[in-house]
Amino acid sequence: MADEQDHRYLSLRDQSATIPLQHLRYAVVSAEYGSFRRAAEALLTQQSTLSRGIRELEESIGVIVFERSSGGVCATSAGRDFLRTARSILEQMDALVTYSQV
Amino acid sequence: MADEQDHRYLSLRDQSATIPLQHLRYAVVSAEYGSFRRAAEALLTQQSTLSRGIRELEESIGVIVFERSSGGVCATSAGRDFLRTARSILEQMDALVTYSQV
DNA sequence: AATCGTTACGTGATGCGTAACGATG
DNA sequence: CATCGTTACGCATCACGTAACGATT
Repeated sequence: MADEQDHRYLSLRDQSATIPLQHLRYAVVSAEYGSFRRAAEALLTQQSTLSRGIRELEESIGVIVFERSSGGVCATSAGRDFLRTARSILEQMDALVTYSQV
Repeated sequence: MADEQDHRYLSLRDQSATIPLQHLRYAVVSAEYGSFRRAAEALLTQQSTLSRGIRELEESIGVIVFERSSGGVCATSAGRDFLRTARSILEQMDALVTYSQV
């Protein structure tokens, strides 16, 4: 019960886990603001929700994306790589929804 | 109540709707198999679940992705464009989860 | 002591499975 | 008439909001 990783994202059996896109957005916006609280405001949600979301995200990929402090958050170097792909995914998803087709 | 579109995917207020990645996978695999039933089998889920998922997906983007028939399904031309981006998104997500970083 | 992030807890929403139905070759 | 897709219904799960807590400057 210590370092156990609960597989929250394994919706399908063994064929590729997925991270909720909302969690990706949480991370991207948090990086932009350097703050969970600000990001939560911007996304019209609760900071507890955002905090949990990012925690789950980090557990699922086994990478710490943000360095926490009382002054806010800052992306780690591994986190920066993660965020680049996350942005790309979100952009493609936006295109998919907005234009119906690329 | 006729041609109303229920905004199932608008999880955030107005800042970009998202399509559950699972629904993207439903569509991609269905296209590969040419059949909802087969795709559901392959994805270890129910064909009713898959059918609903794709229906919701199509309503959310306002595009019919599949042509249904008693013999199975076939992607429309608009659907093919959609599926190309969907595959790309899923690939990037897999990379994100598998390698933790790109 | 004020601000920021974390955690606990209860509830409302919703996605899913079971099952019945419709349609088409 | 057999096979495939659709729809109805009920339930279990889970994500969220409220609220209390810990820590750092």
